[in-house]
Amino acid sequence: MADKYDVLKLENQLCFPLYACSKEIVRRYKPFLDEIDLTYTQYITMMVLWEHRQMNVKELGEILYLDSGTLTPVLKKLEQKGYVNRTRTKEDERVLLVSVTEEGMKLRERAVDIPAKLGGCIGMSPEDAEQMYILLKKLMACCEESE
Amino acid sequence: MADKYDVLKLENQLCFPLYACSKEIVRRYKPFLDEIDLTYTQYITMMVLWEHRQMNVKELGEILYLDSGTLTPVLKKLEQKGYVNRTRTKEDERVLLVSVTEEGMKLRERAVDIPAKLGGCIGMSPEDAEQMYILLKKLMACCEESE
DNA sequence: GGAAATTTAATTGTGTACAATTAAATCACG
DNA sequence: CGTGATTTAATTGTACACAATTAAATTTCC
Repeated sequence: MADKYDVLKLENQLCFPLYACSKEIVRRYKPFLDEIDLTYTQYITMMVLWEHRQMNVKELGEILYLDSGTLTPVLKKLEQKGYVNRTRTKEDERVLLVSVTEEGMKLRERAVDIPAKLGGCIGMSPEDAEQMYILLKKLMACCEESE
Repeated sequence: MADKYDVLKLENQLCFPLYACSKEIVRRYKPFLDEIDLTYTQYITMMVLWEHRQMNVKELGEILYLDSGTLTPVLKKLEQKGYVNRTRTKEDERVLLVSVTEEGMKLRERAVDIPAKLGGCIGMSPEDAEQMYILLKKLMACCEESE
């Protein structure tokens, strides 16, 4: 029954479940992120900034796998909400330094229970989650090394 | 060294590698999809249509996890390229039936080697890919059952 | 020291995603 | 039979995502 077009079936692809799953999880975040008025992209950006306090756009992009075309509007929005400051460095005027404000650090307090809330509503076993994490890292490494 | 904010680190999230990996894989498709002038979304839509020949927007959306807000412009674009026809059904004028054209089926021939090309440039072991697939299905099921 | 190359972020343009609303068609049910 | 509820796709509005280009600052290298 197999024919040469079987490889083009959605069910035989790894990429599609990955793509669908990613969107689905982000969708699950929405109700909780709505409570603190952040989008998912704004949220992961704040996660990096909460941890590092200060970072330039290039570094942020490398960590988040996003380019300035995506980050510039996100960062302007976060600045507008009062969570970050955007300033050029003295040493190199090209570099834009993004730093968390007082207000931004307060937001962290309201975000700290989101991961648990999400864990509660997704409910994958810790073993499976661990396995998945390892495989995703592996796949990501595969992708990057063949660059 | 652990503090209560550790849960908010990017590295402790499952969702972020999922999100980043998904985007990275789609990015890897781009050069090959460019050759047949399809975007990734257009490609997965065509995959469903190649297999089923004909399908309405609602069914397509259920398979692809996309709503009409996303599908309508994608399908109009595919129609414009000559790969699909869009017609209302006689029995129920609300339902839009999307069917592949001759031209659309010809495109399948040009797409058939894309999965192999991608496999070549990503190079995850079949065992890992299989394991990943199982876990993604599981995670997707978790998401949906807690709906 | 200065022109060419490089780096950095912003801008532009196209294409998703998705929530919310709209509008038309169909269905349900009193 | 007819009206209110439901279903279906399209539309509207907001927010990514990313390739390609631009512009300014810095570095390289002669």
